[in-house]
Amino acid sequence: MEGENGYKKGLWTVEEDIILMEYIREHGKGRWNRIAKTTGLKRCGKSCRLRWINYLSPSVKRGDFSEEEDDLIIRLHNLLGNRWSLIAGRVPGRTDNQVKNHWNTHLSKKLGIKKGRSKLGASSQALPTIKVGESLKIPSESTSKAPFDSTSEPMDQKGIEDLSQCTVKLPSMQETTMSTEGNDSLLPSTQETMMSTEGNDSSFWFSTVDFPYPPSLMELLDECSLDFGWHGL
DNA sequence: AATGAGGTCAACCGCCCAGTT
DNA sequence: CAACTGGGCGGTTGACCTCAT
Repeated sequence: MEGENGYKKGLWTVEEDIILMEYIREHGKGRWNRIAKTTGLKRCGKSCRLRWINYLSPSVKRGDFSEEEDDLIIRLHNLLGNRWSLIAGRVPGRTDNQVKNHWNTHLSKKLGIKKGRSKLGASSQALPTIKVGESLKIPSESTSKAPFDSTSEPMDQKGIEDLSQCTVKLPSMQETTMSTEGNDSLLPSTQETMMSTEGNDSSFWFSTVDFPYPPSLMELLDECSLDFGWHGL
């Protein structure tokens, strides 16, 4: 069960979860590699981080994916390809791992998509034709390089930044202008907002309240009239 | 009841990147 | 500038579960 480096592998026990949660409650997130040293937990930093992000974090929503979430994921996957972290960042309460698993086990089947290795995922053959003020322009040199390739101009990020400038009127909500901070978190995700309270003892154990479903995302995709290729849909 | 197949999903792995020293 | 460290990502694995036989 223990690796060469003395770290344990495999499923986490309740005791390990408690140790990890106690550590995070006291010290906050980050410095994952210190957890093993300070708590004696026989888990590597990466494992701790993953366990927290994918399972223990109060912001993680459990249970089945709703139709709305499915639809959102399908749309985002069409736009972003297998950029699970980006997709998950826009599906409140869901982690990249959850989204990835759900796609691989349910949605790809549902859509009849064969598993591929491309980061473009389902949209690899026909890139989305974006009509948002020519925002999402595919680099001309991208013929041999995937346009989403991290080594090239992050076209998706640029595109999303442009997308994020869309001002959408939301039903029963105030007019919302999406903007970015210019960092990796392109849109302010609910998850991040919620996580921002972590480390504060008084608000640490907030419940996994129902997320105000972000109609902004669905509406955004609709409003911006993205001409997705719905392969086989 | 036993068991084999297939599905699900938590966790791991390897790679990459950014920040720090 | 190189080396090191922390953290993030996507792909893959394998333990566990369910169901049909």
